[in-house]
Amino acid sequence: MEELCYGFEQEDLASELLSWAEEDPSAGLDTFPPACSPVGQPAWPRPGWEGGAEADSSGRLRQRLAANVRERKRMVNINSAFDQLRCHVPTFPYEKRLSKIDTLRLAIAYIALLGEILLSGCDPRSYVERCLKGGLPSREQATWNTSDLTARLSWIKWD
DNA sequence: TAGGCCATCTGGTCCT
DNA sequence: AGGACCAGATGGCCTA
Repeated sequence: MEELCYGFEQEDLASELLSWAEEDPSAGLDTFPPACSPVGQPAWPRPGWEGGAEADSSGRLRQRLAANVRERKRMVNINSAFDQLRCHVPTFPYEKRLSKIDTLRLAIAYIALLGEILLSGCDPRSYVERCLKGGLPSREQATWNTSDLTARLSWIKWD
């Protein structure tokens, strides 16, 4: 989505943002960041932000911009971890990308199932199949027994 | 159009 | 002091 707006590395982004703010303060900060603003308008500074030119001269602007870059980079790392996690939970073949909250909930349920399989010592495939058919007494109480997970498990090709 | 999801900005808090 | 982390606010995009 918005990440497509940034075609350069984060480190480059940091220096780009900072240099932009330094290069042409007369251009007004209302148009910041230039061109690639994913939100569209925030503009800089945001409404309610106290500072402006005085903040710039005192270094607050520079620190704020750097903090914004760090925060974006941190969120990129978090989203990367979510992408990795999505690769390890069962999904429907036609399913669009899971949301973050759905990914977390599905992962919790899936981990619970895997743990149960380990404790049972049974063959994973037959264990799941029996569960889905209601053949195991614990099925109704199982912590992984969510409609989200069981529906996806029924789609898995075990061969 | 409303609601869900998301990226970003921002200020506060805690840690090194 | 500066960075990491967090939560609230805001606005854009998409779908039912």
